[in-house]
Amino acid sequence: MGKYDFRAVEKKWQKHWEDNQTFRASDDRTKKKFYALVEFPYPSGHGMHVGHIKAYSGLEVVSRKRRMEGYNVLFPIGFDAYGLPTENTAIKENIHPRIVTDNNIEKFTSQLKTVGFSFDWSRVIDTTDENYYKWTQWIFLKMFENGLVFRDKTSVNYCPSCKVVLSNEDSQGGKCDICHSDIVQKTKEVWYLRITEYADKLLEGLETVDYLPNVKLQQQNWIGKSTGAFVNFSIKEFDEKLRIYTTRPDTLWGVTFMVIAPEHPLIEKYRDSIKNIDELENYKQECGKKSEFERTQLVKDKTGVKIDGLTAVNPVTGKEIPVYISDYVMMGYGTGAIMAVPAHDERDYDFAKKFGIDIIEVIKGGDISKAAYTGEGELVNSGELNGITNKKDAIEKALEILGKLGCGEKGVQYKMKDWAFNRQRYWGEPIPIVHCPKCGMVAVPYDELPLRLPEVENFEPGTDGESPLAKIDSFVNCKCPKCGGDAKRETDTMPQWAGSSWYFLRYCDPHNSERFASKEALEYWMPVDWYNGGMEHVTRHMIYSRFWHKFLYDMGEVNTPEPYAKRTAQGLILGEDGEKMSKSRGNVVDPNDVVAQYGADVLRLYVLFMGDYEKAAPWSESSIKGCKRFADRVWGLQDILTDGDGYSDKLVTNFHKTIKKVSEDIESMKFNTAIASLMTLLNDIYSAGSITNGELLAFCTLLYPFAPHISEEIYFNNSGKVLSEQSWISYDEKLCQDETVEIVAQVNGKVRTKLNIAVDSDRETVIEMAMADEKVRSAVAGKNVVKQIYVPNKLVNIVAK
RNA sequence: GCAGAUAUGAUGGAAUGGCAGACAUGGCAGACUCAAAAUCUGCUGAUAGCAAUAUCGUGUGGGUUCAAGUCCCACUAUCUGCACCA
Repeated sequence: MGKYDFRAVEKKWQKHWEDNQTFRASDDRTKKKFYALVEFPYPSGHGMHVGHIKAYSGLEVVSRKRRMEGYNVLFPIGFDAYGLPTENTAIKENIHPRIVTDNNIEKFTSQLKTVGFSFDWSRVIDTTDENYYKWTQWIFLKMFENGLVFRDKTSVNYCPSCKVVLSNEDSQGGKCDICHSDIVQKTKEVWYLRITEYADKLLEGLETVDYLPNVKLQQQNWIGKSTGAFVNFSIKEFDEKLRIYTTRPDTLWGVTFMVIAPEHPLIEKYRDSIKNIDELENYKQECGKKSEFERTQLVKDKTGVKIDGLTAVNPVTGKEIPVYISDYVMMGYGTGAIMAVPAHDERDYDFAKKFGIDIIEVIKGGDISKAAYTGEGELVNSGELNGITNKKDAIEKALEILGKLGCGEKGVQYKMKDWAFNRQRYWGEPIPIVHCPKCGMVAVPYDELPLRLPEVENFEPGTDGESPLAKIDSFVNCKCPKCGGDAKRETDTMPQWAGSSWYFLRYCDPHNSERFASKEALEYWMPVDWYNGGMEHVTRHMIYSRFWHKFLYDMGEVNTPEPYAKRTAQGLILGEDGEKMSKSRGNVVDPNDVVAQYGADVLRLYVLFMGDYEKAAPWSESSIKGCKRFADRVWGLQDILTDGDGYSDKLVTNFHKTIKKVSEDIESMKFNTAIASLMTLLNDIYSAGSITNGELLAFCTLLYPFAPHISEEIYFNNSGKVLSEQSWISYDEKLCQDETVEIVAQVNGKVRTKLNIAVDSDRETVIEMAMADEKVRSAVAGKNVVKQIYVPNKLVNIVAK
C-alpha cells in the first residue's frame, strides 16, 4: 500500500456523498428521527474560523453515528446573514450588501464542504432570502396582533459608533456587542417585544429540558426573578403616592429615607413646588455623562441630592421621611424608587453614612455602628413584628399589615427587560408596519408579505439615528391598509437576532411557500433533539428563540412548548499563546491552511482530540502532527492485513472494549477519550503484528464519525461496500473482560505487589494469594491483621497494626 | 460585590472513592540515511541507588475513609457570567 493521498481520497468521497445525497434527511415519517442542530454561522468576509469547525464537529460525529444506528437524521446548516459587518463592508467597498452576502455564503459553503460535514445541503437557509424573511415578518405581525409588540419612548442603549439602538442583551457590560464602544443612554422612541410577558414561562420551561447546568443557571440569572412587595408611601405635601418595590417588607420600620432615580417622573410633575429643582437637574445631567465604567468603579462612593419640597410618610409608622435622588437607583428596575433601610442594606448604609441620615436597627444580630447587617435575626423596633425571628414569617406578617392598611401588596420583578427590537440600519428585515395619521400603527396585510427591502443608493445611517430607508420616498410613502389614506412606512429594520429566532423550524420544511413549515413536518421533527453551540448565545439567541417558539406554541402553530430538548456547548479554541484568537493578536488559525496541509480528517480529529470538548483549549501546531501520524498509521494497517472475517483471539477483547468505549464516549461528548481509545487499539494492533479483514472493517466503522474520508476509502478497498451505508457495530459485554486480571495488593493502603488472577475469583482465594506473597508478608510481619478488604477484580487491602 | 467553573509532568490532557499521569506533543538515546526530513525502536514525574527497590508527588492547610486528584471544611489563584436589581 502506498502513501495515503488524502487530497484525492477526500475529494473522491465528498463527491460521492454529494452525488448520492447521502446525508439528505428522508421524508419517510415512519422512521425514528433525530434532529441535531448547530448554530448557523454569520457569513463574514473573513471566512470560517477553526472555532466553527469545533462547534460543528461534535454533532457531526453524533449525526454520523445516528444514521448508522438507523435514525432518520436531520442535520441542517444555513446562514444568519443579516447584520452590521456586511453592511459596513458594503459601505466601505461600495458593493451592495446582497452581493457581499452571496459571496460570503459561497465562501462558507465551499469551506464547509471541504471539511466533509454531513449536512443536508438540500435544506440550506439564508435569513436574507425573501422566502425566508417573509415568515420572520409574518411571526412579527402575529406578535403585533397579540399585543406583544409596542412602541415606547424611553431611555435606551445607544451605540454612537454603530449609530443604532441596542437591546439590553446586545449591550452587556455597557459595551456594544458589535464594535465594543461604550454605550450611552439616549431617550428615543423604539419598538419593543414584550418578552417579559414570557419571563415565567421561560423560567419554568427550564425545568423540563436537558440543558447544561451552567446554561440553565445563566438563563435563570438573566431572567432574574425576585419576589417582594410594592409599597405606597404617601407624599405629605400633595395627594400623591410614591410607589416602591422591596424584597424586604419586613424592614419597613427601619426606613429612614427614600431614594428615587434621577429620571423619576415625580420630579417633573412637581417641579414648580420643588425648591432646589436646578440642583436636581444639574445632578441628573451629571449622571447622564457618566460612562458605565465610571458608574461601576464608583459603586462605593454614593452621590445624590435631597429633594427640597417632597416628604414621604411611612405607612406603618406615620413617620415623615426625606426623599433623595441618586443614580444608585435605576429607573429601569422596579418602580424606580426605593425605601432605604440603612441598617440592613449595604448601599443604603453607605448613602446614610455619607449624608448623615439616621440608621435604625430592626433586625438583631449585627453591629450597625460598623456595617449594615443583612443576615437573619429577631425583629426589634418594629411594632407588631417585634419578636419574630424567622425572615419568612416576618415578611408574611408585614404583607398582612400592608394589606390591611391598603397601601401595599405582594409583587414580582424581573431583571430581564423587554426586547428593544429595531435597528436604524439597512441590512435587516423591514418592520412591516405602516404609520397612518388617522388609524395609528397598522400592520401590513399578510398577503403583501414579504415587505421587501427597497434598493438604495446610500446605506449610511443618518446622524440623528435615522434609518437609511427613511431617505427612500417610494418606500416610505404608502397608503394605509385600513383607511386607504396617505401613510408612511416604518423605516427601521429588525435586529440581527430576528432571523435566528425561528430558523430551526424552517429547516423542518424549508421550501414551503404556504406556511413557515407544515404542521406535519413540525410534528415529526420537533423538538430539536440535541442543540450545540456557544456559551455566548445563552442569554441572547437562546432566550429570544425560546420566547418566539413559546409564543408560536401558544398560538397553536407549533406542537412543543420548548424548541430544544437538549443543549450543550463547546469550549473556545484559543490561539497558540493561550489567548483568545483575534486578528489584532495575529494568532488566528485558518482551517483552510490546516486542510491543505494535513487534510480534513486530521483537522476534524484534532479539534476533538485537543481536550475536553466543553472546555477551552489552545491550538498547538505540533500536537496536530500526532493526529496526522495516527491517520497515516491507520492507512498502514492495510500492509499487515490477513484474511478472516471475525476477530482474532489476540484482539477480540481489545475490539469489544473499544467499541464500548467509543460508543459511550460519543454520547457523552467525550470525543478526546474516544479518539485516544482508537489510538490505543491501533497501537495494540501493531503490537499484535497483524489485523484480519473483519477487524480492519470494524476499525474503520469506529473511526468513521471522526474521520469519514479515510474510513470510507479503506472500507471500500477491502470490502467493496460503502461504509456510510453500513450499520454501527455492537459489542458483547462478556467479551470486554480479559480472562485474567491484574489486581493490586495493598498493605495499609500502600501498593506492595500485583497479582494475576482469574476474573471474578472469590474473596478467600485472592486474599490467601495476597497473604502468601513475600512482599505482603514482610510488610505485615510483626503486626496484627485487623481487616481485609477485597474489591473484585480491582484490589486487596490488608489492614495491619 | 454576587453566582458558577477550574487548578494534575516540560505541554494539551486521562483517571464509576481503588495501580495518578491513559492518549498525544515535546525531549533524550538508538536504527535507517552520505546527510536531513519522514519512519521505526526504547526511555522520559521528582529524589536516592549500579540495580532490584524505597521515599515523596494532583494549588495551600485541615478533615472523613482500610483507601482521596476524586468526598467535606477553610484558604489562594485563574477563568466565565451578572453587577448599585432595592
